[in-house]
Amino acid sequence: MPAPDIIPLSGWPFDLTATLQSGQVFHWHAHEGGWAGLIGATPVQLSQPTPEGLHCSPGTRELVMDYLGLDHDLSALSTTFPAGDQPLRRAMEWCPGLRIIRQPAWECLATFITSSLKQVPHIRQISLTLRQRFGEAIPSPGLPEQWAYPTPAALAGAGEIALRACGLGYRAPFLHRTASDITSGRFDLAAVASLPDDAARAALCQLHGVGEKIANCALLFGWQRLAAFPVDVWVERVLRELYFAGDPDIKAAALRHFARTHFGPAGGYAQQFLFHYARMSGKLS
DNA sequence: TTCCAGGCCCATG
DNA sequence: CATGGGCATGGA
Repeated sequence: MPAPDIIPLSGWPFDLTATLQSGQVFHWHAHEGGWAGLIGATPVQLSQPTPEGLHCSPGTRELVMDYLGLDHDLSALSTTFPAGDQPLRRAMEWCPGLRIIRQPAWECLATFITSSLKQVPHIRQISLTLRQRFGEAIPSPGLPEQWAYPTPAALAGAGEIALRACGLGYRAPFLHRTASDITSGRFDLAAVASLPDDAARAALCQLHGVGEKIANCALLFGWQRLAAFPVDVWVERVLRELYFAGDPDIKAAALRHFARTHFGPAGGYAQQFLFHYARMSGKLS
């Protein structure tokens, strides 16, 4: 195997494993002490032998740095967080090395459509099955075979029944209708990039199977809208416990309003720190 | 067996 | 506009 490219890290910490395991992407697998996966259709191996050094496949340096959000200036972004927010400070200190990954928009949107009311391991399984059955095989020398995420046309052509057979359950018609609407031109996915956050969210919510939460995940991870703040069951739990412990009857709508207005222009990052802390730290009840 | 999972749709009030 | 039931599937 050729020598990897090396990406030196300095300043704010970066944690490759935490970032790939923080519920943003679902197709990376452990391989020889590091990780193997695809960035779009490019096979990549990643490892972080020391906190200061990230290794990637030869020739993928720029691609990897962009994908992993290594240009995000966390020390600057964190200054936009609410002053005196102790729960957020605690979550950030527990795992400061998270980054918001720059995902291909369709892959991200489609994956989160399949995520509703599912646990992370099952989202991974659904993603893998969809890729194997309907995605382009990507030759990956020295690696087990990998498949790109299927295009909208491939999923539209597959049909709802075939999608249901991938374990999608009631989400099968959601994914199929969305893929069909994009393939037919009834929905212009590329146009979302030029819309302001609120208009982009409203547009995405027109899609079948896309509500506020999934739209926010797609905006944050697929369109780099760092203010988007997805509220799932974990984030709702952490907000209730760490911000509203004295108000056990606070309604979900009030929590979502708090999330939208409290965390500021980099709220998506705040959300990711809180989500990871809630799931992985074991410090919530 | 029951409960829960990175929710959404749709019918009611 | 807010609320609640139903929903496919699989793991704990």
